Amino acid sequence: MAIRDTGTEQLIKDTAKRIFFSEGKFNATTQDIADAAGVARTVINYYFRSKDTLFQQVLKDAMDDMKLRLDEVLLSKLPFKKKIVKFIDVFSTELSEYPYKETFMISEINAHGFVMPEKEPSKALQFFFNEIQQAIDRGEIRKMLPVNFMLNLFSLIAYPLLTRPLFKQMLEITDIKFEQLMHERKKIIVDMLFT
Amino acid sequence: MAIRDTGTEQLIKDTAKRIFFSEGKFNATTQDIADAAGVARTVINYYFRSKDTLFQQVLKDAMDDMKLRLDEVLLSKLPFKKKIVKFIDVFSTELSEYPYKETFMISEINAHGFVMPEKEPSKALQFFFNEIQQAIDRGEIRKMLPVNFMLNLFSLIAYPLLTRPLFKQMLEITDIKFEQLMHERKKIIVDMLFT
DNA sequence: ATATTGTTTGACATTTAAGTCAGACAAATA
DNA sequence: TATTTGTCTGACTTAAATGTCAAACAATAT
Repeated sequence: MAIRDTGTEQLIKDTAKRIFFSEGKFNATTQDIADAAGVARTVINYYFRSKDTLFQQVLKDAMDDMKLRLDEVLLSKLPFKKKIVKFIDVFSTELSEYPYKETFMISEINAHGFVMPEKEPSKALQFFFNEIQQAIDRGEIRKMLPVNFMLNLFSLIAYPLLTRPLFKQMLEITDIKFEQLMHERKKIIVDMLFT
Repeated sequence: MAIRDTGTEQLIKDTAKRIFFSEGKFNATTQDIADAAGVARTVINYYFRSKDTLFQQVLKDAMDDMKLRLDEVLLSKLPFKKKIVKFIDVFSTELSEYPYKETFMISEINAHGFVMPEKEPSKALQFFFNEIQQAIDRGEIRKMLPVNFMLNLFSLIAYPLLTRPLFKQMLEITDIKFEQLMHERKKIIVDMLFT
């Protein structure tokens, strides 16, 4: 049963990713996804059996993707500060494209007790924590638990992108203005993280 | 038609708030809410006509609530740094109880183009931005757009609480350990925000 | 060319959630 | 006590989303 790659399966996954992770429409229906992909709704069942299976596949893909990209930075041989700058850049780009990925995962966890595939804390993360500790010992960054440094890093990058629709409304900000803010932030974040 | 206050209406609202904002179950059904509140599903229709009306009421209540609490801090006569410390405390408490409130609002915005009631940027916020600018001029905090200072403040407090389930899984952290992290953070956040 | 087989579709069935309504119940009032 | 009136419930209706299936379609192989 050699498969005949029409690209449809990937198209559906990409479309789902866009709707869930980029547009933040967490309860989009299979019809919504099919329409957006320009295919009949039932092809989703053909390729993925059920909506839930599609969910899980898309989620797994997205996680593997991100892990790959982040690990590449975290494990790179750059000096600590340069690595952080690079990380901010890569993570910002990632989040600009898929701002709601984490939120979606959290909503899945809360709704269905979804647990992540991999158990052991990733090697890359362990390695990164060590580097953070060393930077603390050198006095490059404030004294704190390495995990808190990581939380700061993630927070400063992710939160504004995550809450963009809210702030756009609250502050009546245009998209261009928002991009400017985000650009200014990159420098600020580095300044705040390092002493 | 004098109403006979049985507390049911408030009970339903409180339950909905808990399910949506505390437990992060964004697509809970009316049945879920009714069960959790220990009432028949149809009382929701009796008191709120439709599920959507309940949504909007709960959302409005929550927003008014938060605005009230935050404005009280922002408009208080405390010196800038003390005000920030107080803000961190109040906002942390608020978010510990309802970590998913903002996320829920954002998902509503993304799904149905929901727009917030009040148009003009709130007085309190304007006032706060002025204070931030003054603190910048005094050299208390780094030079940046006041809105970016606010984003930093919000990010550092909110993001960890928002993504708690993810980090708990990724890092295999217990609730107690997490609380400790959050406690350490309060000091760190102040340190990071001020030069 | 024709058969084979993977892919796609539309009609139908099933399931699940939201909303309606008549009547039961209980608290206030006459 | 009897009546009124607000509150609550369960059975029913309607609406919407998921899933199944037989048949049509199209690419590849014989």
